[in-house]
Amino acid sequence: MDEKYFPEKIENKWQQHWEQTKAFEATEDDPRPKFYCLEMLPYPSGFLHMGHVRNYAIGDALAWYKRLQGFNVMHPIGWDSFGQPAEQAAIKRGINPRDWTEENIAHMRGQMKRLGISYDWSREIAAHRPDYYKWDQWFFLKMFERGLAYKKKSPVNWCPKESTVLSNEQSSGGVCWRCGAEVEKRDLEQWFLRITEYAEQLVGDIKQIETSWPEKVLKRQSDWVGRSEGAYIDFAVRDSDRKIRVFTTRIDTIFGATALVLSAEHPLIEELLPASALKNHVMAFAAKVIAGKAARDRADEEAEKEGINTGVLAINPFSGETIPVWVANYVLMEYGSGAVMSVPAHDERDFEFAQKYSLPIRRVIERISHEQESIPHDATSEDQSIAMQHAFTDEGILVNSGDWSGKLSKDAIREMASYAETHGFGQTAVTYRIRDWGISRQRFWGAPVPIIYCEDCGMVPVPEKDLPVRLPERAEFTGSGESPLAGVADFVNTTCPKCNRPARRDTDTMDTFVDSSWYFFRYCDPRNEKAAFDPAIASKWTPVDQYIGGDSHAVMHLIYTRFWTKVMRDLGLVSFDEPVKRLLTQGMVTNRIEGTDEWKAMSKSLGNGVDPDEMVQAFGADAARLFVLFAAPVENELRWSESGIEGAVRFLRRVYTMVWRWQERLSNDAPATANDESSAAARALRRKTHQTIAKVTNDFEELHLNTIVAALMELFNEVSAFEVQPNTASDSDVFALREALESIVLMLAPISPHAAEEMWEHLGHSGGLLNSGSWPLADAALAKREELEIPIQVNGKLRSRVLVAPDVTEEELRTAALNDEKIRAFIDGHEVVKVIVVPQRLVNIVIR
RNA sequence: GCCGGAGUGGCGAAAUUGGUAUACGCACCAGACUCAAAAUCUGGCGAGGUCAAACUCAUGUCGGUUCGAGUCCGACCUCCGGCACCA
Repeated sequence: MDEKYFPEKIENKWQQHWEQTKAFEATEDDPRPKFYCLEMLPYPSGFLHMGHVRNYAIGDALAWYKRLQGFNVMHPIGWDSFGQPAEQAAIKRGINPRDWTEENIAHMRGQMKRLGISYDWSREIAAHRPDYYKWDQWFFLKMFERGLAYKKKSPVNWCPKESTVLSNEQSSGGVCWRCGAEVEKRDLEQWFLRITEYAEQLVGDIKQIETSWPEKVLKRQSDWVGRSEGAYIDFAVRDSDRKIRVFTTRIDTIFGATALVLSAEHPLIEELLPASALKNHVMAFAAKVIAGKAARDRADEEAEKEGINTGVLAINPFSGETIPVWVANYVLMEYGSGAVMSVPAHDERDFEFAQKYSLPIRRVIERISHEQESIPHDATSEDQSIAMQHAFTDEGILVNSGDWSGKLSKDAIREMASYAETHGFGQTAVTYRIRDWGISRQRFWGAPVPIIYCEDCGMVPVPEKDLPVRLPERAEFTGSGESPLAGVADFVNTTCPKCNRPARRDTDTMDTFVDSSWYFFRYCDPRNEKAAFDPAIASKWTPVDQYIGGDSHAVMHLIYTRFWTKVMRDLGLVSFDEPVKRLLTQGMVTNRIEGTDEWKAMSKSLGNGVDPDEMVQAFGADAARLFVLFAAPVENELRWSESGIEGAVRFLRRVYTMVWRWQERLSNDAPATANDESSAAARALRRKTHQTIAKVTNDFEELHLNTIVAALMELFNEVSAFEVQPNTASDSDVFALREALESIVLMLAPISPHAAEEMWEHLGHSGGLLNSGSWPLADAALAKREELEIPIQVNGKLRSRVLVAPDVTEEELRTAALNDEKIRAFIDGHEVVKVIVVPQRLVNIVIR
């Protein structure tokens, strides 16, 4: 009798309906408030995995929720379609990367549609198409004009397996972010984007988003930028007019400096040393360190500290003391000034180094002791013979520091820096760890760098009118390390835009993170042929209201896109600093490795992958999506479970069957309003309905999607327990029931939209949820309880409960508690010391 | 090593400001239906204790604050993630 729940039939029906009615296409002239809901665009590998499904299920839930709330929602999708795998496929199987990519896109688009994700397909974009990468090139030229894109020869991170350069972000930890191969250093001419120019803003603007981005992501970004305040100090060199500049954050420890240490790459080593056997020795040591560095970069363990005394002497500008200059392997040329003052007593690394080479360790900072009445002075800590086990790296109070003794570190840091500044041997400074973004890749499948080299005119940017610089149809994939484009004569050979003589094109392509740094602006105006986007149109949609993706991009994509936005702002294209108002980083989807107890991210190589298509076929897209959202909080790891998804199907089936059973009574002659003679059960159901609406609405705002599903199940359980029959139910019962069921269907729509549409129709509504539906509103009066069950504690232990009216006074509640039979048994014969009454909540009776 | 985050039933997990710990689901057990099974429905399900109750114990460990602690404070243990000589 009951109609069965056939997901396939329902899902096909509504996917067609949505497509035919262009249900999810957003327009700018819609007067309603906008909501830009964005998921990270996928690489078209060919197949969706469950991580994608989770990402899109979350995004789609929010998009639907906002639509039902009356927002004009833009929910676009596209393809991050440049990159290695297409090229690998070309090398291995002789396929054209373009064909491979387009086929993959077609297949994945089908998978997304079968999942019923509510994308606005009219805005679809793909990075590998000339109408997109033209604007990558345009942005590059704008940056080039402003000096934000520049070329330099420098040691770069080289992945030997993939024969290409990687950015610092992509070779974090000394291994390739994609293939895990150990990264080498190579000297190459490379294009860089001056992200360091924006280092301060990348840290400073964090305060604009700190409440709405995960703390974890912001911390990693802030660590990556590595802002550090300190001072440069110049040490004069004895018998020379040269100076050695060091960077320190602890100028207050300068009286404890017992050596200066230069990095092996420091240019002054060569200059300072007179030709001698010692010099040969030092230079040889430096060369050895440089050679060993690349290898050490990828070693897990830190190398043992090694150094050599150069025999050169430097003069401490504060104390006038003469100290030796060393070269050592633990000082980095890339940071600060490539030289440090060594203060063994107050820096762990210097301490370790000093111990190894028996350099003096001089304590100049004392802990501020609370027991100690007087400020410690030089005499008390004169005894340096007390063996130190560790450096004392905290701030404290200065001792043995001449006129500065007795000052607090934090004051001394400020005052000594300004002293150095006024006396011309130093300046306060801020340094950053972040390096410029190397974007040259020796690859075919990317956006060509729009630069031409002319023998007479030098480096000439391609004029804007000549964009895009198109990729050739084919290239030889030699794997030699040189870009495949270099072998395509038609591509390389061109004429100089300035002098019209023969010239050559740059043969590198850009990092694919360039494509993804601004793609969501293109969605706003995806077919614009005159500009990357019309700023007026983009300003209607951006910034992105909600961005959803994995946290693996915390310091790559997400820092690049923040940088890009700031550049676009400076180009006058956008008017804000931060592109994304709110960020959600979803957890991984894991599955058990067969035969073990280990849960690992799904992957082909581990054999623990689950195919979304098979899930949809077996259980339906609605159940798959419901399970994915229900099984864990969005930011947690999600453990795959076949029986979990079966549970999701059961729930949908139960709701569906219930709607079917009641549809005739509900859609034909359901009463329009509740009447006053509602049964207690009907009132209870209405109460639960309105409580659930309030909870679900709040949970959507806070992105607690798993508890939304739980709340809907709870409400449905009450509906199931509501013992009335379609043919005998009173009007007021029917009203309560219809209200509950319609609320469930509406609130289920963001999670399992096909089933919700179908049930909405069965409930007597035509035209689909988006037209006739709207998000239910909670009525606080109806949600209020008629009776409260108040727990009564004796000495903090639960002993009884009493039923009272919700408007009970404190005094009444207190009396009710003390007169409760069970409670009397506990308190008889004891002295009641205190009665704590928490209104509406609980009573605690303290006895002795 | 440093910096984050997290430890709650057999499992995924819930729990406004400190106020009924274990909602919801999975698994499991029992019953109904069935010749039988599956599906479905009903009930049970932290541990100890009891015929049943009462009661006792329980949110990683130990301590503290409080009338009252999963939640706050201190110390420790374990796991996960990030960074790795950044001066």
